Amino acid sequence: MLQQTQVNTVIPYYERFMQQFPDLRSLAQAQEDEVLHLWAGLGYYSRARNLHRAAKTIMEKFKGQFPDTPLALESLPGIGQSTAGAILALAFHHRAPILDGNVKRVLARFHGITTPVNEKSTESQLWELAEKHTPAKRIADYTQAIMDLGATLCTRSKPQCGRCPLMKNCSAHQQGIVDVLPIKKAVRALPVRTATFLVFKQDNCVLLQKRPPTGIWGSLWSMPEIEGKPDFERIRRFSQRQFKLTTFHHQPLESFRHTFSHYHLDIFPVIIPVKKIATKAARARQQGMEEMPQIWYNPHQPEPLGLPKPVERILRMMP
DNA sequence: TACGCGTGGGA
DNA sequence: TTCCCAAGCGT
Repeated sequence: MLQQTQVNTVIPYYERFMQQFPDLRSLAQAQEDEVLHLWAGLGYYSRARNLHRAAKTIMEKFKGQFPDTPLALESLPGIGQSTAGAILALAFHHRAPILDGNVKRVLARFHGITTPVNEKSTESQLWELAEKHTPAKRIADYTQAIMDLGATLCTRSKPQCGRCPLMKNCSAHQQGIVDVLPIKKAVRALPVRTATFLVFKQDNCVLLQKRPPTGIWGSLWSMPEIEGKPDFERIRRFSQRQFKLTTFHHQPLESFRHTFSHYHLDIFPVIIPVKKIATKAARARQQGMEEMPQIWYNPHQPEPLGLPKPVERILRMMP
């Protein structure tokens, strides 16, 4: 949960998750939809699918015994070198380095690294430095300490060098370049995409599709969508072709912007009243798309499924 | 190597 | 409003 996500954001999700899945066995036995339901809103949903798979793998391949070597840990989906290091150090008190965002910043400043930290060569250099600094004794304390140093004193903006125990030996501080480190390669502006979300409404129910396991909102449930702004003629043809639904009018809801890590999505929700439920859903004939499971979802009697934030938002916007 | 992958908070 | 980026990983 903490990968690329701040502690304060994670806490309520963590509490609910641990209440529902207090141990490996309960998580391994859960339905994926149930896991994604508890993850919904947190983002990066591959983490949830990977965690679920990892629990199953530990139960089956590792006979319920949590692995405690870098090789075994990194063989689990969703656990890379840094997460493996954190588990080894914090859970098992084994000597292992980590390199998360906080540690990168601390090391880049302490050693005065002026090359972009998001370049491969610099990253390799930082891993070497992390390895050198990692002590044999009190590894859990050290690991927590260097992360907390980055989170509390050696912050991105307004670092509190005067309170830092490493100030005297900090290269960036000595050179007066703390504020400009770490250097990052410029990222280009996010592209803007537009989509019409089709809210097929029947009584109190809305048609949702399970999305493919890869790509945005993988394995979560969402409305059918059409690229571009609402166009009633396109909506009519799409509804007929994909769902055998005949539509006569539609009611636009207020559009809004949702921003992903790599693009903006301007969403135009459109309510489309439907009289008859299509008993046999038409196959998704779109390119490369398998037949997608569909449900009529009643927001007033919600089921434990993973719904992306904008889908939740649209359901709340419904009259 | 570069990119895909969510969401929310702070500046 | 917009930008940055946060306990990274997989492909």
